[in-house]
Amino acid sequence: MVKKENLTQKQSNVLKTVYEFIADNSYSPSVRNIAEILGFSSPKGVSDHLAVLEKKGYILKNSSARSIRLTEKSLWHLGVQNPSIKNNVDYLPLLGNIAAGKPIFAEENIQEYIPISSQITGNIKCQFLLTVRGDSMSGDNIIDGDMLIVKAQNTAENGEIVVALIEDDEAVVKRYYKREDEAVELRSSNPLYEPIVIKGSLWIQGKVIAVYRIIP
Amino acid sequence: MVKKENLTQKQSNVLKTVYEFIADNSYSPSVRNIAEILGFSSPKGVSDHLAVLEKKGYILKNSSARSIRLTEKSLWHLGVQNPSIKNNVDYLPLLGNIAAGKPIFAEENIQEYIPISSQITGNIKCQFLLTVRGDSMSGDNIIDGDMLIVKAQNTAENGEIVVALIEDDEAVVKRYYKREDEAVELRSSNPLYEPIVIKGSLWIQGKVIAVYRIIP
DNA sequence: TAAATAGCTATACAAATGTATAGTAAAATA
DNA sequence: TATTTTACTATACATTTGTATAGCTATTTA
Repeated sequence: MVKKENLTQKQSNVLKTVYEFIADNSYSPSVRNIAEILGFSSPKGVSDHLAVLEKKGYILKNSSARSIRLTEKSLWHLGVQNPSIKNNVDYLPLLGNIAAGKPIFAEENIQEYIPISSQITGNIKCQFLLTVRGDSMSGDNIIDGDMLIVKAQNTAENGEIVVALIEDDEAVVKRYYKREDEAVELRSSNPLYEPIVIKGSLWIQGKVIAVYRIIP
Repeated sequence: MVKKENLTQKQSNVLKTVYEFIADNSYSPSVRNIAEILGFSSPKGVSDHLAVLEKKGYILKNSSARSIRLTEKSLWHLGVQNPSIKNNVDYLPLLGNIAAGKPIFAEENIQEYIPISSQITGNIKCQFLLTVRGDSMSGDNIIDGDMLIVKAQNTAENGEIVVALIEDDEAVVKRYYKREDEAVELRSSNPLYEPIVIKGSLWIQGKVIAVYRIIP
């Protein structure tokens, strides 16, 4: 699930107002435009909000007038496309070290947003990118440094390649098999690695749908 | 033919400056921004030009600051795309069976155009897509069905993975090595395949820069 | 040839604009 | 519980900004 808690409801409202103004007018609102729309009687309230939004990485501003630009992060937050871009790409967050306990989409996990052709994503939301560490899936020709496109979901079918969190460990990429005794086996495709058998807590984060690799 | 006679050269320059500023900054230039770029010492010169451009239907303005919008007419005049549509994809042709003799980009070779993020292509033109057939490059974890992003070029450095045409055969994907006797070795990365040694005609078509695979 | 238009410079100014100061109140956090 | 953060109001102010006034020259049009 996409975490929106990084912004308060009010901050999110201001961001949404900026988005809608740009979508309608193709240029940025002034501080006082936003204040009027939201019913503020002072420009300072908006100015403060914008400063917070900039600090949190949701907008970019120049010192000049009407120069607010939305970042990919803000578009992700609002769940919309760039108002001025007829989108044939979706921006997927590249997640860093996913560790148990933290929400998977926590801000500190998001390294950057990378545009992926919507022909690949199918415009399905809740997908993310993950960089492979190690060679445990080399039997599936997935190697260290590969980027995975993962569809976020918390269930899996037998044999699917999934991203999962186990106990206090970081995220692992493995093939999922549910045994008859209800335990789950996470199998590496590199025979040098033993299957991981989990009887307790296992959090499936998503299913790998594509692999992308830049040849060095 | 696009009629440009409706604008003078100077007016066209101003329009182009507006276009480029918006393309670079995602917000409109101020009158003084344009004046500085064009080397005017007074804002009035630009202001007059913008008034003419608006009267002639090339731009739209609001009374507020930085609210210039380009019309379709101006985009057509400049021969460009909407500047707010940052081209974040390139459409690369997916080539079918590349055979010797035919031009590689011949229309009958192009199966479809697939949008690839410009973050991957780097906006470098002359790239194409190729679907891998066979397992001869499995040592590089490139397997049957993988899609390759190939940069079209007709030279290669030792060790690079290239797409090449040999004699009357179809295109092959191999690692390129030039020997001291000037012969060229095309090596598979699957040890089951012998290197191909070429002393005669070899047409290098491009260099593989990325791999993309959809997990079945 | 005269008048109009194009293409500027130089200066001025009012309105638009972002932000600062100062303060209040509620909610969240430590 | 004390402190910080959030979320504003009200006013003020320095810049930014678009445009106006006045004037100039070169080119085009009638």
